[in-house]
Amino acid sequence: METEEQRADEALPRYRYDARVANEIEAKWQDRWEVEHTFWAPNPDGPLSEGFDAVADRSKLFVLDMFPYPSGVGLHVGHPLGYIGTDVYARFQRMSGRNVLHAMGYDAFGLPAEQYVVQTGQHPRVTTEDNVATMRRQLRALGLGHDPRRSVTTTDPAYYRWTQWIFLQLFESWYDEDAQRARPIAELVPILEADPEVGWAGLSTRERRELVDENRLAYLDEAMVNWCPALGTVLANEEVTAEGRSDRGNHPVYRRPLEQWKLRITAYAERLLGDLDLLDWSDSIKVMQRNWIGRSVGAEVDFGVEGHEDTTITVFTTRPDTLFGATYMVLAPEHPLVDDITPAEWPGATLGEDVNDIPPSWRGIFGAEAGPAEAIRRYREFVGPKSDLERQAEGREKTGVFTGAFATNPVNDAPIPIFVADYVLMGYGTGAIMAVPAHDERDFEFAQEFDLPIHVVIQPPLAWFEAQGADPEADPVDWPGAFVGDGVAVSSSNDEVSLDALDVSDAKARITAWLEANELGAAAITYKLRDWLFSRQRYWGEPFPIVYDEEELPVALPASLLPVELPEITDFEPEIVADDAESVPEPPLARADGWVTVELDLPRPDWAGGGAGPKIYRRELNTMPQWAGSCWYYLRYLDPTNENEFVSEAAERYWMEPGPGGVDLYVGGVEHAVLHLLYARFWHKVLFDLGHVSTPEPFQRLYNQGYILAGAFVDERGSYVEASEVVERDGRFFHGDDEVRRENGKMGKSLRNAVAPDDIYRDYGADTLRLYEMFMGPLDASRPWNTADIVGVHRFLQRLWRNVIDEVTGDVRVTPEPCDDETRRVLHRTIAAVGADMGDLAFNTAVARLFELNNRLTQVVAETGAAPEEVVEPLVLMTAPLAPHVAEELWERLGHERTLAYEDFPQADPLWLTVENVEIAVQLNGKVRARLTVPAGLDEAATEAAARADARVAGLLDGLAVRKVIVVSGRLVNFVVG
RNA sequence: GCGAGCGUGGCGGAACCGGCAGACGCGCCAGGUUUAGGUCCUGGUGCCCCUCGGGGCUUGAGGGUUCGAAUCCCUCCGCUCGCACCA
Repeated sequence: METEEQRADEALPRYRYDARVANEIEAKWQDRWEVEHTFWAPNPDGPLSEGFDAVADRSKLFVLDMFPYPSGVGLHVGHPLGYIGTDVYARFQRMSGRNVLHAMGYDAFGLPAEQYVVQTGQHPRVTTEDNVATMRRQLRALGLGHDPRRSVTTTDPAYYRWTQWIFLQLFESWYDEDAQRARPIAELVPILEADPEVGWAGLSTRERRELVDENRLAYLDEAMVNWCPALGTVLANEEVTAEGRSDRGNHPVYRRPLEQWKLRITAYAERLLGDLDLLDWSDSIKVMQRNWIGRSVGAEVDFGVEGHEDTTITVFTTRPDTLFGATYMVLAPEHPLVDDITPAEWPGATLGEDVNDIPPSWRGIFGAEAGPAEAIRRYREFVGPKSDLERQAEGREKTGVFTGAFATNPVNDAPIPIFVADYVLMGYGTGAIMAVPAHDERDFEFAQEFDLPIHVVIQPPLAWFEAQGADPEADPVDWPGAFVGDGVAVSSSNDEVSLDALDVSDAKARITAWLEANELGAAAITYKLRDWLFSRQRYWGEPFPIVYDEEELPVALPASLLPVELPEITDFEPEIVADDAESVPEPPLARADGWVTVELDLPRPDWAGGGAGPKIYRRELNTMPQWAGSCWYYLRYLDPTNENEFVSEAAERYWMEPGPGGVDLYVGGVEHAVLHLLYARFWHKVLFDLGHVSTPEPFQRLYNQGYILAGAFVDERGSYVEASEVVERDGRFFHGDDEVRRENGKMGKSLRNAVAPDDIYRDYGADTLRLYEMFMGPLDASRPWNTADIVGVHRFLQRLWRNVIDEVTGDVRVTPEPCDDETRRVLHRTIAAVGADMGDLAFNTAVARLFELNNRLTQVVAETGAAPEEVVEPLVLMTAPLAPHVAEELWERLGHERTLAYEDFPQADPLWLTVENVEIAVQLNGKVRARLTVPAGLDEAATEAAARADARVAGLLDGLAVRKVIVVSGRLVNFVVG
């Protein structure tokens, strides 16, 4: 970069807008905005209400970014893309008369900080604070107009106190299915008391507590975790390799059941699905959420089990119309009824006297002469430790074992063999299916593998056989696959009901009605969505506000005891325990001496035995997942210093209403399309049901910004080389002497193609970086970074500056003289277009319009020697949201004392939006043959007449029969000739 | 495999509701300023023909609807993302 000496040597103009001038201006204005509280957004009352009177007549606008995890490695230019976008939008709206809230916080709990501790021994709080400070500095250099008073950090006890408080709201409520909303636990007890089936009066205190606990929105349940004894820690799915070993160290990982907190998000499945219709989100995100929730409509059907009169197995199916075609049943390996129904011996009577008459494959992949129980035990051992990842890696090869038991099909009393197989998942539906191999792809494959019968109950159309290349007369065993399409039911009748000749939807309705009438089943809806596993065996997360009493039942701490602060521990190293399948995971908090147990005098409701007096309690040792803090941070921005409430009602109503979603614009990456957005919506709905927030949804408009991509270079060994060291020669790329191959990928550390914002500030300034990122392409598209392109936007700022400031003297050179009419028209067209584009987040085209206006202004300056104020001032104001520092500087030099942040965004004068003449196209049969200029506003007849009157057009039409004329006023005339 | 989205000059991209394709920027070409290069300024620049008048072609490929298609419909090809035994 150039120095003062070079500048002097080369005699560059002293006052040219370059990196040095830009950096001076940027530092100056960032300081002034801070000192003058420029971006403080006033609340209607309370501690943050200073200045509200001045904006009381404005309507509010809440602009939100997905807040970052403050990692230690620093930003690259891809990170702030969305933040710049929201800042431009917020600044534009502020100039358009809105009271804009825009703030930034930090999502600072989580795994990386904890792993860093293990490497360095530094407390995660220290590294987290360092990282937050670094990130604040880097973001400040971008000139983002945030209200600094509202910045929250999820690891701050004053913040996570309220995360814990919200958890207590979940713990202290239940979901009323009839009312379809959450209600306080206190309202559940009278209902249980009044229900004769519950027999409340006869229950012990412990039984009552257990019954209530089962109904809470936050409840304890056994869940599978990835436990790695060698590392002494539980791992996330992403940390487990396809081979079922730890990513770090390659140690064995065991799937173990562990008592875990879960949140009852499934109760909200229907509302989370339905309320998507209220939101201005992209269809693709809505589709992803809908798929994740995974609603399926069908029926539950009860099957009897031969020899077990008291046992029924309930299956879920979306195809009850194929019930007559069920030829076997499958239970998930973990299904609780498997052990009950498994006989001691392989059945002889039904399939022959000899064990060997049972097909060997039915006895399991490891064989088991000893009997079905042993075969199932071996199969479970084979299936048990596998993670979901492994199951995927194995593909879809079907495995399973015959249980030796038979179910009875309720429609025809036919006995069908019951298998266990891992293609049936315990977590979905009832964990059991009726298998209809003729009409289900997976059942068909399994039936082929195990030689099970295939009964056709939906007649495939001939076209299907033709498309499949199959013989319509063939045995279905020889079909290439199952027929899953629509068709007419066949072979589906008993004495009471017949589905034959009905189409699929009529058959579903009829059989479901019959099942309901005979109490053999019922219509049912299931969801893929599971309850949210909310415990983590980690240190660096929010502690639960929960203790356990002598009965090992959970007791909520009262809100007055919040926050439950993370205890100091000295040793963050996970404890290595025996490297075997039996050892039990223990969270790091177990090592917090003096914290694990606590003496408290906790109140207790009468139904749970009344006041217990001072007692020793054991604390919950798990912590909350990283998602917890990010579920509600947007609400804390509204009232960040409130010590009595998580947010005051007045602040919440002011910024969130009218809804249905309160945040007017939420910008972030698609990677949070499902989990974060679903979890946050869920918490918001619980808070809504309990009356703590006033809108049913948190985020009205969601916008996903794209990624910044960049060239990445791979050497012949297949590893990435530092992209900044690669040079291009004749269209080939070299790293040193080695030729390397170019790829395009997301900018980041792993592809070694990160570009540091500091380098761009140094060479061009922050305004240039902002403008470039907004100009590269539409905000929602991913686009490749190209440092060479930056000069284009830098030149724009330089020309804008030069049009106002004399580069040699530094004097302002504007004139109060009016500009010419054509320039004025360009100005007003630009104002109209830029305003519309900014409202639509179409910043790339807004920038292009500003370029055009500035190019026009450059011409005017060249011709007249001075820039008309009439053009310069609106141009500076329109540039301000995009490049605020240089705009503020020019505004000040133009003689304005106050920041332009609250100046009115220019308004187009309709008078100057009209044009006198327009050029229209004249087409023959749709092809442009001539252009001509006509007065604007001509009607169709006059336009046609004008076209015909044109000598050139007349020549074209000469001797041709015009069959039809299409005229679009102000655009074109199309002669259809024969 | 299923679902969603996207294919426009050498490059990033623009084009409202079906109405002049290629705005704006980079790059490139020519000229000016400069001792030179760079910076900066001015002009040109989709491709192919051309007798310099103009003509032809062009939005992944092919087909269709229409007076008219980058835009709507169908088939195919390519790329990106999401889900992945969900009964």
